Amino acid sequence: MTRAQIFEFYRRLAEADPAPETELAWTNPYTLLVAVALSAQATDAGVNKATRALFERVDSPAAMLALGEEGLKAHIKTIGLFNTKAKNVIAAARILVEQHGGVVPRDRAALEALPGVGRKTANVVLNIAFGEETIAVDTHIFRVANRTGLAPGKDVRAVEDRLVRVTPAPFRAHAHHWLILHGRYVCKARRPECWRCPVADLCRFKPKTPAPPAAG
DNA sequence: ATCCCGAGGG
DNA sequence: CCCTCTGGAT
Repeated sequence: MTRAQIFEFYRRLAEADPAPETELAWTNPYTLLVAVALSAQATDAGVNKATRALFERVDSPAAMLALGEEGLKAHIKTIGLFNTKAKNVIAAARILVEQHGGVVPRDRAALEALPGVGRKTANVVLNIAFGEETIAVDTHIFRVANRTGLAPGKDVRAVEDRLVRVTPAPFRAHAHHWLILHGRYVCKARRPECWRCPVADLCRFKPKTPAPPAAG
């Protein structure tokens, strides 16, 4: 591909909706925040299924308070950690109504002060809902960055900063999505499949069982 | 049977 | 640092 074609390729990817069923979550800062906060230890399909009906009725902190904790639990029973998540989402809705006029604040400290919202969720909301130049370092990115030596260290802030510095614009977001997928499907937490890793020769991580299974 | 995963608490 | 929460994946 020519350079112009590569730009066009990524431009189209950026404009495409990767998950039509979560359209509301992507365009509404509040439902986006809730969807991301619910996503830990749950499959994407599970969160999509559980939140589709929820977000048809509940698309604001005030509506979430009206639904109530038991009502919310009924929607998210099928995803992991629903008890803790329901409690946190209701408590966060109360703070949003009482302290932020019922809207999601464009402010890192205010976001991270919400129950159930940590650095990763705050970074996703700041980037997707508000266009801030943040990246969300999830466990996949963190693991790949550490194993390879691309961005070693246990300090998430330092890993974020280094990844931003070593990844060239304008495809920074694409590169980080690639890290997530690579960590999920190749550089896995359990049984990493180094034999089919495209950057194994550049990587310092040498697990004890780097060979493929005997039969497929 | 054990690990995953993000946030929070001890 | 350690641990807990949970359904799903392995």
